[in-house]
Amino acid sequence: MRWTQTFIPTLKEVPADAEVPSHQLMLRSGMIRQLMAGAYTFMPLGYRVIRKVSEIVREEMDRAGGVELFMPALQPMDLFERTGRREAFGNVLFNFETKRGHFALGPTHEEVITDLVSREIKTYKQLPITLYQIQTKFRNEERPRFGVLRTSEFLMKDAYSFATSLEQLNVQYDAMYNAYCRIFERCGLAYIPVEAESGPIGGDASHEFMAPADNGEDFVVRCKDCGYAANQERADTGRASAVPAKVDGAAEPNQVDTPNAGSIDDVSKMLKTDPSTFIKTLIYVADDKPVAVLVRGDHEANEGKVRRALKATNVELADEATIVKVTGAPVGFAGPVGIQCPFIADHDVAGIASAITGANAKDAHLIGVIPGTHFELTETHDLRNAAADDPCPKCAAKLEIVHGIEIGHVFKLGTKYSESLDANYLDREEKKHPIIMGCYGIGVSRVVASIVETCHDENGIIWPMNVAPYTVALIPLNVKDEDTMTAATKIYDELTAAGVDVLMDDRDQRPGFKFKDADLIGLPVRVIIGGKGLKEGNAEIKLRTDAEATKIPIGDAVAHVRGLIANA
RNA sequence: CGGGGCGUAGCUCAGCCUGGCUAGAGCGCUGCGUUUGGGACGCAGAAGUCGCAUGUUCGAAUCAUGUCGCCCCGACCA
Repeated sequence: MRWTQTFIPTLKEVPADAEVPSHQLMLRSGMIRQLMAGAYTFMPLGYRVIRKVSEIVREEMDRAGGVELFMPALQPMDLFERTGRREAFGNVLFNFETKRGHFALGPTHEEVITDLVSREIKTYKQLPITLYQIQTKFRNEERPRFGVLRTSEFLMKDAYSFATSLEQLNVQYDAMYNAYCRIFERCGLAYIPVEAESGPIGGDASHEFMAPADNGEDFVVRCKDCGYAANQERADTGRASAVPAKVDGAAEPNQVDTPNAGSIDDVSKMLKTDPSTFIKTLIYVADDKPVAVLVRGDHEANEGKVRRALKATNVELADEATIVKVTGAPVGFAGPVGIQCPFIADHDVAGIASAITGANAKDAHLIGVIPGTHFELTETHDLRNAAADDPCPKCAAKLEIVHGIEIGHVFKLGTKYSESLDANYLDREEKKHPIIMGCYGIGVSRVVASIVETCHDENGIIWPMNVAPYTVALIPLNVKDEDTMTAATKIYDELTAAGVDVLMDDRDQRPGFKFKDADLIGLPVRVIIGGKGLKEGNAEIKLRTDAEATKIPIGDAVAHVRGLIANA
């Protein structure tokens, strides 16, 4: 492609609306333009990357036994009613009514594919099967952000597996998991597979693939020693239960006035103490019964862990009325001493020798509360989010926390959708069973943004070879010089004939201008033709990551470039 | 949906606090000429309902109220 024949509007200055690197660079390099919040046009350069990533995804899905199809984005609302996801999605689901009925724009396709399978799959002989598509998804994000990393409309590869047994499902799941690893590797994207909040089947039923990035919205907990990695929501800690001995003859706690200081922050400032000496008392409602959850003041309670510790099916933070009823005080002054409901405590609560807690009275806290002495403590649980330096649950080395962008998710669904949508098969004995499903997603547009987010320097993008919009930037220094253009065009034609994607910058601009743009759009190989080099009979060739170009005789330039590509 | 910020030329921004000439700069764009190894230079030019509405005022880009849009933090995110 010749630059003057395509449409790559680069920007010299950073647009004011863009904050994160991928957003800035994708705008500046002319890859994307915004239509409105959360909706972007992929410009020719950006769309080429989308296509390259999509093609890698297709190849690996096919290799893993997937079969591609294409489903409607326009879906009947009725399907979401039947699976109960109309309510689960809530406002995230774009939906609208017309004379013909009530429709949704697909946020994902479990409903549509399960409905399809319920009609077409009848016997165990048709299973197992894995179907996938690459399609636009619609989610009415409350707050789209970070350019193309989080949008209301985005491109996703979604795959669904159907099986007759957990063994079959596990084979399909592993095939997808391995395919995902290959996809991200081929895309040149660093990734961490992490254990994610598990689904209805439990165990290792869900993994997320995270691209480590400073601007990632997710937190990954990982162990550098043994490789354990999990989403912070999910991560266990290797801490042990510790029950403190009762202290005989301990002084009673002192009640102190803390007017209008209902948060740990306020109180710790007022009393000039560290939040780690506080016991945070959160009132939850677990299966309709109030229960207090105690964690150290500088820790965050984890709802999933609370649910599991209580063996409850549903856990949520209590409303204000419940809190007043249980503590006798407004929100912010709860404490374990004298509270009118059961409570459970995190392991680290036991380690506080003398704690500050709410006094269960308005504008008052207790100091000098000794766990196990001033309130009963016979067992402790893992109830909080893992934090840096916690012991690894597998090997006890220190955990670290890194930010990540979720780029893929594999999930053992079980029979949730097949049951609600009647997707069954008949076994050998003609007995009917719900089909066992898995689902597997990759955010294709988010993968593209993640690559930019992680592969750039101060001058621009640094494309990995396999996903670069073009592989070679061919720069004739002076398009008005006949010798230069003759030599450049020859190389352009030969590379193109060899199947190499070349972008020739044939704009009538000064060299410096073109070099800046070449760095910005970040093609992996740069070939410069003209000037002193051409007089010596050389082309100057360098990788985007090289500091200096190598002089190669013009006649060997094409072979040299092909060698660079082959060895990448 | 709560909190904060910003809307002035295609882009980046100044002017607004303290209302007053014909609304500015740099970059970009058009034409001509010179130039050609890291975002050139000269000359000439085009381009703005100052987001929108209402109000205050003799007079509003500037003050007030409302509204829309965008960005950031938080809540939310099968």
